[in-house]
Amino acid sequence: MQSIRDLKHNFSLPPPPSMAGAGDSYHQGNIRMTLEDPELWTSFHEIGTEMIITKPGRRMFPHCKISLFGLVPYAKYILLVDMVPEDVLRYKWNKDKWEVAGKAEPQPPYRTYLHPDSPAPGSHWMKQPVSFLKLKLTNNALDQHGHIILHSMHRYHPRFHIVQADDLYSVRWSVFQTFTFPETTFTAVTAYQNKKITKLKIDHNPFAKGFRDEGTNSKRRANRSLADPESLGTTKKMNISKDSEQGSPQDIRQSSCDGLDEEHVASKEKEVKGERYSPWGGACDRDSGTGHALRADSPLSSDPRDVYSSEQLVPGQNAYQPYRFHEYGKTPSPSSSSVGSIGGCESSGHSSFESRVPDVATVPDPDSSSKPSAPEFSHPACPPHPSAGHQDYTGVLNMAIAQSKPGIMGHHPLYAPYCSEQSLGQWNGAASSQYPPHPPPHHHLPSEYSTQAVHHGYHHGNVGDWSQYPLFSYW
DNA sequence: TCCACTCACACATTTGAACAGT
DNA sequence: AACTGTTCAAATGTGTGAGTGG
Repeated sequence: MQSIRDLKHNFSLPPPPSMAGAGDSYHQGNIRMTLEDPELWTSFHEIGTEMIITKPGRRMFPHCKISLFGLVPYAKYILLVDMVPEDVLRYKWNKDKWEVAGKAEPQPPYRTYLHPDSPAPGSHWMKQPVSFLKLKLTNNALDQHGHIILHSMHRYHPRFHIVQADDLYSVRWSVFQTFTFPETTFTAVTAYQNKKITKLKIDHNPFAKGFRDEGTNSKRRANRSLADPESLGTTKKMNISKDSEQGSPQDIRQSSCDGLDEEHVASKEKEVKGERYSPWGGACDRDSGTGHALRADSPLSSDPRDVYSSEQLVPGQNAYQPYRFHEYGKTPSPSSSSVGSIGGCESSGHSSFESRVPDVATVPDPDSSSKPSAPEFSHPACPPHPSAGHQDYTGVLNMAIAQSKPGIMGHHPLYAPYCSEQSLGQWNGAASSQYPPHPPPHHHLPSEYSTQAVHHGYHHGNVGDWSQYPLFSYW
């Protein structure tokens, strides 16, 4: 791992600030992001990270945890994460290695996870590492908990988006920056394939501690065989119910503190590539209390990871077309702070983007009865591949705010999350020219990765390469 | 037959309510 | 009444491997 200082040599930062005022595009360009626990991620990556996805949703391990630098302390930012297909392939585990099993399945409903602290001032994000502990992955396309939906046996990598915006509705008119970390690439699986990964997880994940002691499992098996089928069914229902409730009060408490650790200062920076496409997709329901997931639908045909690099002014008003979000129009005008503060951004005028109606939906939030519910709104997403502008991309950004901060969602109507947006066109948020289809994960030995990194233009390190991307640049 | 997937399980950890003390 | 600290039950998250179904 490289130290921050070391990285400065091969990491080109934007021109130094010229004492520009808060919120100007200049500051945007100074944002830096580093991945926490890089060693852990790397150790997984070298083996071929696998992330379990289950119907009720499963947390990631290692967790997504990042540190931010260069934010305007008093400007508000929103932090989001989404999962981008690594390629257009489906894999299978065969004889201790991953092999291509065919073409990828159509993209599931696209969702983005909104950090529960959002929006928060830059000082808040910078004072400690930001953890996405509550982010959950699911393979249930009908999931109503706002978890990020993925296909099993497919490869993904998380993208982190930092958006300067006073509230969730200003996001559309804000410039955002996207960061990805090569070592966070993983294969979504419903059951672990690589035993090395299993071992690593058990060794590092506190919740898996119970499995460190060999021999305990046989006992469970025996017990299970005695289980009454009926009672089993009942239990399951309970579990599902629980899952839907998880998250709340504690989530709030934890959200701000997740990731706060002393190693923060010493965290190594890792280079990442800045991606050049808009992440926006769908709406999200809240994540069991802590997170807010954005869900978007993406064009099936879009190729993951197409990029464009210019900072753009986010277009605006049409995004507010009332569709199902009846009162959405009552929200503050798009001309609010965000837009103005990000002046200087020029629209790169990419393909026309059919604006989707914002959808707001609420995911039942059992534990936050007194809190603002979790609205889920959707809005146009950017096509993964700008250069493929001939295509009309439509997308939905469904954002569910579980325990949104006061003032964020308080005045918005809520309704059930999964409705028609499911059928809306989706974009997979990652079209890609930047990354050609990868060989199976396990072929990603460090050396190969380096090659790839060079080839695709991002450095292998711990510092997020920066780039500025407008939200919904294709409108 | 293969294999992706589901499910309930036991255990460790985390959370939050209840209570006592100041 | 308000705050702080402690205790403990409940909730949560975890990988396992048998079972299921395509």
